Amino acid sequence: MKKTGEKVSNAVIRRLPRYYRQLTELRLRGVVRISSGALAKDMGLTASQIRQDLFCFGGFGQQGYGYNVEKLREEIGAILGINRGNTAIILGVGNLGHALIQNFKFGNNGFSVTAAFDVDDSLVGTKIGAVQIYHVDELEEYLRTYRVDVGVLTVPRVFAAEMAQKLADGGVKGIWNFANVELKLNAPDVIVENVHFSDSLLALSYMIGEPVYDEENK
Amino acid sequence: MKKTGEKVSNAVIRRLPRYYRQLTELRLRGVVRISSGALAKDMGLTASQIRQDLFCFGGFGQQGYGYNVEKLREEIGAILGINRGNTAIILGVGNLGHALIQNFKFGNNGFSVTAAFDVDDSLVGTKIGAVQIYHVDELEEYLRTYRVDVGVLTVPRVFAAEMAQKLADGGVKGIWNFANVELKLNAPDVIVENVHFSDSLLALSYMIGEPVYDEENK
DNA sequence: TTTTGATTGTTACTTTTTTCACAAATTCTT
DNA sequence: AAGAATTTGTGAAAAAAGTAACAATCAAAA
Repeated sequence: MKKTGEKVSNAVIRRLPRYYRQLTELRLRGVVRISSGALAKDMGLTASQIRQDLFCFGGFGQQGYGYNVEKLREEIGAILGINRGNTAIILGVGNLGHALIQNFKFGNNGFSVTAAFDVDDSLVGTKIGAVQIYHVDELEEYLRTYRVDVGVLTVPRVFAAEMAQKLADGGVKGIWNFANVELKLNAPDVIVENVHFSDSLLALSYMIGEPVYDEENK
Repeated sequence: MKKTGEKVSNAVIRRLPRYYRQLTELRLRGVVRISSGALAKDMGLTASQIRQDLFCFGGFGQQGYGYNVEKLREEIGAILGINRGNTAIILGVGNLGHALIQNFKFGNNGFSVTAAFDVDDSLVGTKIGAVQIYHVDELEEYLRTYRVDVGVLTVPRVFAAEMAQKLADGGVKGIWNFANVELKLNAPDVIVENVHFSDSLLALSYMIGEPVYDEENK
């Protein structure tokens, strides 16, 4: 449908990380090559869709052979920006912020966490792993000094809008928003990616209430 | 396009929780009525889309007036299953499981958490808030004894598949999956709702890498 | 009470997304 | 080495989702 240059649809973008994840899994299992059909079966998609998706970025496969797992994984990783050396900072070292710093593998996704911020004086000055915790008052100065690609918003919802605007003003490219708030930023080119637990659980609530719900339809 | 009985598309289902959230917000601000146009503007959608979405479930508005915020919120809440008295149990009381029990407002989404399970003997027998922690060995017995609608999967990825199958065998209707694994269950009518942090962050990574990315297109 | 203005419910249309189909290319088998 | 079996890349068709348009209806104003 389209080659390089044309805009890639959101639906495709959302599938790319899944491909990457599946290919990582396959590589781990020592699988060297895979066909669109086999991959489709693994992931509950159609072969056609996978080929069409990959076609957006050019041909990575070989007719009669399929796709080389390692190579395709590399390609998709590059498309996703894994090798771009992205940096992230955490805003709000509460339960969730703490859990993310400690357990989430930012590195696997091409990000390094360079700092965290909170208002709690008992946290400020301490470290979680290698991540230094600063006071939120130091945020603006930090953003002037270092390049930060993504701000991770794990503050209570009342502070979300204010913090988000500070991140945007400070020049971040994206905000990973865990605060259950619809952010309306005054910054058109900052991308907001929402992780709304509530929305997810409510969607599940709806689906388990339906007498028959085709689970492939997701 | 369709009335009661016909299947509601996934796209619509994903918007319902957002409507519910926005209406809750509006109610909090004391707004009594709202038009599809105003709601659309608030949410970055089109009025047409909102009316079309609501039309799936029947007419909740009034011509020349708009929608009553309180009533529409109630209706959507009911559609989502907020009043169904859903129960959930937590599998895995690590950092994330702990954070969810302690901070996530299950009640606001119509769920009550009735138990948590872990393998760590230092946790078993203790409580987080009102939630009792049991040993995972007791899971099957628990599922035989109590009705559990949703299992929340916050175990390490290696245990995810096994635990998910136990939940499914135990008769849960849905699994809220935080383990970064594609679950392939042997249970066609169990709904799996994935919360893949990695996928979300990688999608953001892609989008901040694109020179121009229309952020409305989400 | 009548008129004007606003806004929904609903059908029709447009755009986007997914699926289908098949030639071209490659591997595998004999 | 030749033929059979795969499997991709890619354009076209089908399906789904989103947008537009407008008659019907109600509220508010005159």
